[in-house]
Amino acid sequence: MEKLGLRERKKQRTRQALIEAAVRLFQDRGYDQVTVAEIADAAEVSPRTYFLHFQTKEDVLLADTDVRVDLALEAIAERDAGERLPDVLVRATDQMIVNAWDRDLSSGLAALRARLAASEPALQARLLQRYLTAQAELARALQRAYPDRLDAVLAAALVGAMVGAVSASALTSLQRGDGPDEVRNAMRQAMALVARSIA
Amino acid sequence: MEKLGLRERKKQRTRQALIEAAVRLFQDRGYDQVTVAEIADAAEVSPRTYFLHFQTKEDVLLADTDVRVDLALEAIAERDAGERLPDVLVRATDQMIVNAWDRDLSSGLAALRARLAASEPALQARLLQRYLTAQAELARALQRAYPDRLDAVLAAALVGAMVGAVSASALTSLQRGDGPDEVRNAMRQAMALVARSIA
DNA sequence: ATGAATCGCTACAGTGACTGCATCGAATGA
DNA sequence: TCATTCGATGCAGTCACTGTAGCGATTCAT
Repeated sequence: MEKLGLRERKKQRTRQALIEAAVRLFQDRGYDQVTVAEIADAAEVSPRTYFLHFQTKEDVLLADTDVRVDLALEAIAERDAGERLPDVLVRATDQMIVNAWDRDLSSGLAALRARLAASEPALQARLLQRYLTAQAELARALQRAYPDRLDAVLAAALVGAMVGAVSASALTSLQRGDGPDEVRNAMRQAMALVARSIA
Repeated sequence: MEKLGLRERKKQRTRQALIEAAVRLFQDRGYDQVTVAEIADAAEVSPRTYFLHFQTKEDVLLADTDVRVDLALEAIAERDAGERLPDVLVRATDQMIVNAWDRDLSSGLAALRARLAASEPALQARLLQRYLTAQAELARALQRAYPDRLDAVLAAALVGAMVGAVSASALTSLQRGDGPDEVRNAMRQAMALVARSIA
């Protein structure tokens, strides 16, 4: 399945080295005490190369989060014929929660992000921007799935409520020092809360 | 009431000149085609002075939005003894919607922001960050108002759902070219939608 | 009214994120 | 084997943003 050529494998290795270097440096010294040049140095590439892999300094901490959105979009696309709107939204949201647990919560990456974002406005901002982009995509997909029940604004409101509730509760849970499982439970409770409002 | 000294009045005039220069330049040429130096030039102050009034290039477009949050916080503080949680949240949210209409929607400022933010990630990000800060404050206030019914995470979920739904629907409405009144109606509908889920 | 303290503004020098461009050399494909 | 592709590099440049020192106009105390 993974038919990657040598060139592509090298590229991924560089990317991974950058991510690991960044996470390590950020953990040790905090976000704004680390320059992109230092990250590149630690990964043994040139500073210019960093920006071939990531658009901004913040992005290295948000690598691979797009995958989550794709999962949710798939969940919407693969709905059963008669499946109810709330059920589809819950299924899509739960996909994202499960993936978040797998990739970011259990490894402590989510906690690191939350900690750094709390003290770094630029990082916080970039993180939220990802959410909004994701929201817009989800809202569009949801509206296409239920064109007779939803217009664009209502779809945006539903998705906005869902993502807003889940992410705010996750952030609050992380900030009070909860462990991965507690955070996930908080997210699921928020999801259920919003799901009720749709029915 | 307005006992402002000469010095303070001059300061406000400078601030206002910066805001107006920025809005005009952004309208004419788009966000990233305008430098802070040019804004300062147009307002006839030094570039350094710009940063005495605004923390970032984006902030000049978000001036005075904190007032809205304060209104909502007041609304929570001034609740009646027996007032229900959903009613308080709706009242607080409506305060923000009304103020948004008064200050930003009717003047077209909100539309400008939405247009610029659509093409400028940094601006979009900063805007969202404001929302999150506001959310956190509101959630804390709400939890203090109903300490027996809400814990921190649930309060965050409620406020997150409300702010998420209202702002997402407003943005979508703005993006499809709706006028001020339509945008406000979209926000109110989203608010009502979320309010139902609490009861 | 006068001297002192405050404070908004300015100039200057610097840091660091990010970009465009020309180039090199290793991988790839014919 | 030769040509093409493409990830990585160096370099020069732009621009957001900051620290610092100083100027001059308001404000305040006497």
